Order: sequence, then C-alpha cells, then structure tokens
Amino acid sequence: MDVKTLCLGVLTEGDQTGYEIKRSFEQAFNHFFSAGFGSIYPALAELTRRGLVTCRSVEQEKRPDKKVYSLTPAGHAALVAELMTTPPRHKVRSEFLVLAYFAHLLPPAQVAAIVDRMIATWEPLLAEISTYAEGEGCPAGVPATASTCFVAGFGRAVLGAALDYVQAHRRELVEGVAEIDATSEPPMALAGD
Amino acid sequence: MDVKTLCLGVLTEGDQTGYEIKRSFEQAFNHFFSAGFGSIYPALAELTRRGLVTCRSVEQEKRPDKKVYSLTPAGHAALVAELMTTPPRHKVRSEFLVLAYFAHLLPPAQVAAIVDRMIATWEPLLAEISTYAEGEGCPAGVPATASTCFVAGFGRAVLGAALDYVQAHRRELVEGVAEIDATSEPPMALAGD
DNA sequence: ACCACCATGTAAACGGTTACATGATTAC
DNA sequence: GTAATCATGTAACCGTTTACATGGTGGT
Repeated sequence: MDVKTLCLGVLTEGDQTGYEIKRSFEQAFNHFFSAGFGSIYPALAELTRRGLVTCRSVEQEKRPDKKVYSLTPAGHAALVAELMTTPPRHKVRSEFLVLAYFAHLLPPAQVAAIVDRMIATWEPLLAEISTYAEGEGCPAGVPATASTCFVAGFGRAVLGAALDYVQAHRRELVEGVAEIDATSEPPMALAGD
Repeated sequence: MDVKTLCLGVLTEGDQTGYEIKRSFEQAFNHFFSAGFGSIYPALAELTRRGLVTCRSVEQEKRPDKKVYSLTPAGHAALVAELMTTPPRHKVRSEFLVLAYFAHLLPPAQVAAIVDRMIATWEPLLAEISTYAEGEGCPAGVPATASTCFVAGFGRAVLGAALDYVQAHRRELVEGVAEIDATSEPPMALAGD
C-alpha cells in the first residue's frame, strides 16, 4: 500500500488536483499517513499512465493551469483489489520513544524539553481529530460516515491515551534520569567511558 | 535517526553481535521501531568504518565465527550528539486505518476479518509489553529503569487504548458499511461507477 | 518587503525491505 | 525429514524525502 493507492482512495470522494489531494491527506489521514508533493505528483503521473485515473487541464486566470484528476472504472477496480489484498498493518516509528528510552544519556532539562515538545505537538492534533470524531465531517465537505468516525475516534482514543500518559509520567521520567545522572553517569567528559 | 543510531544505543547496554542486536530491537523497541538484518549488518559495517564501534571475532566450535561489537568513546559521543539534536517525532503508518477509512468499498465480512486480525496481532503484543511495564526488565538481563518503564508503560497505555477502541467499535463499523453496501454501493459489477 | 498560499514538477539522495547465498546444530 | 535457531553478509529494488526550479496572488 503506497501513495498511489491513497490517491485512488481520495479520488473516490470526487475529482481533485494534486495540490488538493495533499490537503485531503492532511485532513483525513493526518494521524496515520502522510505524503509530500514529491511522492504525490509522480504517483498521479504513473496512475495516469496506467489508465487508473484521467487528467484534464483546467485553465485559470491569474494562476497556472490546474490538473484535475478523476478515477476511472479501472482505477476503482484496482483500488478495491488492492484493499482486498492488503494485510492490516499498523507501524509506529517513534524517535520520541527512542529518545525516552535513552533519556539517561541526556541532561534532565533536555528530557523535559523533549517531552514538552511532544505534548505541544499532540495537543492541537488531538483537538482537531476530536472535532472529526463527532459527527463533523472534514472541512472539504466530505460527510461523516461510519468509516470516518471510526478512524477519527480511533485517533482520538489513541492520541488521548498517549497525551494522558506522558503528562502523568513526565515527572517520573525526568526525575528518574536525574538520579542516574547524579549517581553513576556524569553529564560528559568528567568520567571515562 | 536511523538504524545506526539504534545500534549505538543498544551497545551502551553491553557488547553484542549483529544477531543479538536484532533480538534486542525486537524486545526493547518492539512497538515503535523495527529493523531487519538487511539494515543492521550494513549499519554495523559502516559504524566500524567510522570508528564508532569496534569489532572482534570470536571463534566458536560448531558454529560460524561471531563478530562481537563494542561501543567506542567516539561512538558514545556520536550517540549523545545525535540524541541531543533529534527532534521528537512520532509517526504512524497504518494500513489498518486506511482499510477502515475505505471500509465501505469492501464486503462487510472482510471488514470484520480485518478488524479481527488486527485485534489478534495486538493482543499478544500488549501482553508482552505489559510485563515490561511492571518492574520486569527485558529477558536479556537489562534491568528496568525509569526509561524502560516509561516506554513500556507508554506502549501499554496506547496499545491498550487502541485495543479497547476497536473492540468497542467493531460492530459499529461493520454494520455501518453493511448499510451503505445495501443502499447505495452494490458489491461489484452490479451497478455502474 | 516578506510571507503564505496556489500550483506543478524533477532529480538525487537516502534508507529500508526483500531475496539470495551459505551452512552447521538441535529439537520434533 | 523438516523446521527453527544461530550466524553473516550482499545486491537489487522500492518508495519516500529533500532540495531544486518556477511564478503569480493576496495579505500584513
């Protein structure tokens, strides 16, 4: 499952340009998928080449031409086929947790700053997802369905749990590494390795 | 932050072979980082070339030689420098949630199967992480510290929330997509796109 | 003036996954 | 006999990220 599949997916909700597709990704898949222009534009070119989407240029005044993409029947079939055969994976890649795991190698103040930055990142994200989790559809007019509520609700539940956890255990972590710092592992260049 | 950094990290806990490092990854970073031999062995070669680890061959009877890697002072410094400058990210890549988001394109039975497979994947993982979250260190003799408890506790909290959520909303999702299937989107090849 | 937004694309670099290659030991 | 474990490595492939390249509009 790659960016191409996701592009087909968002195009089931209506025709869009590459630029708009990226916006859709950011709004709908915020918390579990991301893609930049550098992967979206080549993906759309490839999908066009394969006949899974069609592309029409729309001239605009005072703006460069838009390229609006539409899903073809073949594209719809390819999407369904892909979804049917995709095993349900869920991978997390967390530099934050790596940092926490090796927190005893860092100054306590930095550990505190790291946790705070993570909290600051998650708080607005949780707030945004929470609005989608209630009947509110995405801003782009996509109505709320069982599916969109399920994924938004999932995001809210999981992010909420993450936030609660780090807020509750922040002190424990910082004080825990401070102790080690004081007893056995001086900050740097004071004792030999 | 890549596999090289993680290798330096686990080597702070004692000398290990490439094979053992993979085991360490699986036990310690189970839920937020993964790496295969195909990235670990080249990483160790590169770290050796850079003088961040040293490697000594240990002859074994009835087995091929082991290569035991040790962190050098330069490696320790490089690790700390890397940790100090790494921004705390936390990325999720979830085919499962993509599948759920587009669940209305799939037969309800398949949606149910997908959710069930995800639950079956998460349950044993949660059980394993939970043991680490209590004072139990990793099997490999690494003692429980504030850091290891923090990351294990985080994993338990978040995975627990995920499991609870999908178990509580499984029916909702399956019935929600069944409705759409019945009213507006026949399974395949019965109505035009 | 400067920044954000709209709008599209290319190319190189990077990093990870997968498959291949080898081979002995131990347990079922 | 078959599979899992221990043990190391290479090479091709795949996909994403990042940087570059361009350029008008609209707001502060």
